[in-house]
Amino acid sequence: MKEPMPPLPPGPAAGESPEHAELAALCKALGHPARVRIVEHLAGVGCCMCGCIVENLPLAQSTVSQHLKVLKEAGLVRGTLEGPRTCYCLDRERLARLAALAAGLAERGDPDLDLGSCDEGT
Amino acid sequence: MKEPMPPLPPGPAAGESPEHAELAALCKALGHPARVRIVEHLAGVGCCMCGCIVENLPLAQSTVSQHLKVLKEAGLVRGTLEGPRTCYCLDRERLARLAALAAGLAERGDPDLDLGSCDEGT
DNA sequence: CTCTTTCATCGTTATTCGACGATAAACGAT
DNA sequence: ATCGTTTATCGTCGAATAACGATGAAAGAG
Repeated sequence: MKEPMPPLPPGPAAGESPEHAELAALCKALGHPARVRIVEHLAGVGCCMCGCIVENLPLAQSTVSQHLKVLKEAGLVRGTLEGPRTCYCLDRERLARLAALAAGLAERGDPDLDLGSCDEGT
Repeated sequence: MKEPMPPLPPGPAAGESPEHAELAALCKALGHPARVRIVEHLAGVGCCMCGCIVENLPLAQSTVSQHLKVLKEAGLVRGTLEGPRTCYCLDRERLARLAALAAGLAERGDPDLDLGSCDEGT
């Protein structure tokens, strides 16, 4: 295990939860077509080095490196130094975490409310 | 010499797929804590008007309106005019779509590749 | 009609992002 | 030690973002 995974405030109308930041950070990292492209490539290939990714995108090497840095900082990608090159691997757990957070948000509360609660709130 | 193009035949994502843009757009919309906050609020409450959201955030009304516009353009939220006010509802389908796209990406390919494919290629 | 409420839009400013070229660092091979 | 290869980082520039206050439009109340 890695973290104690503290109690999820079950309150639907709770004011604060660190998940805001986590989900936002993950989404922000994936909020660019080039980065989605990189992640997709890594998902198919398993892992590869930076040059391999550069060849698959219409971007300069420095730009790709920038994007990889963003993905790495979000934890979506891991970089392993291998001599002069760096092997980039997708962190599927992190990506699954993003999916889980989004799915959890989509299912929170009652879909019932989605249609008729506009009147209240006087 | 370099590997011209790693095998990506089995996936629908050899070079281009509109899913890139869709996932990136959805993520970009959620890539801001305030927007995650709004979506979470809507998920709990079902739907409510703009003022209700403003009261829950430390932001000016115009800023919240901007964020709502972004969410609306991404399809994550629907706005219904109700006289002078606007009722905002979360589109759970869209949010689920985001989750599904992320999950699909996380499960694409073989996790087997994630550990040992860095050596080959010499 | 006038007034109030509610929200969207406009204009502004500061910050961040995305992209590039150029440069430097790390390593293997010669 | 010197190359060649591969990456990361720096500096820069234009564009987009985020935030705000102020203004304006739509609908109901008086």
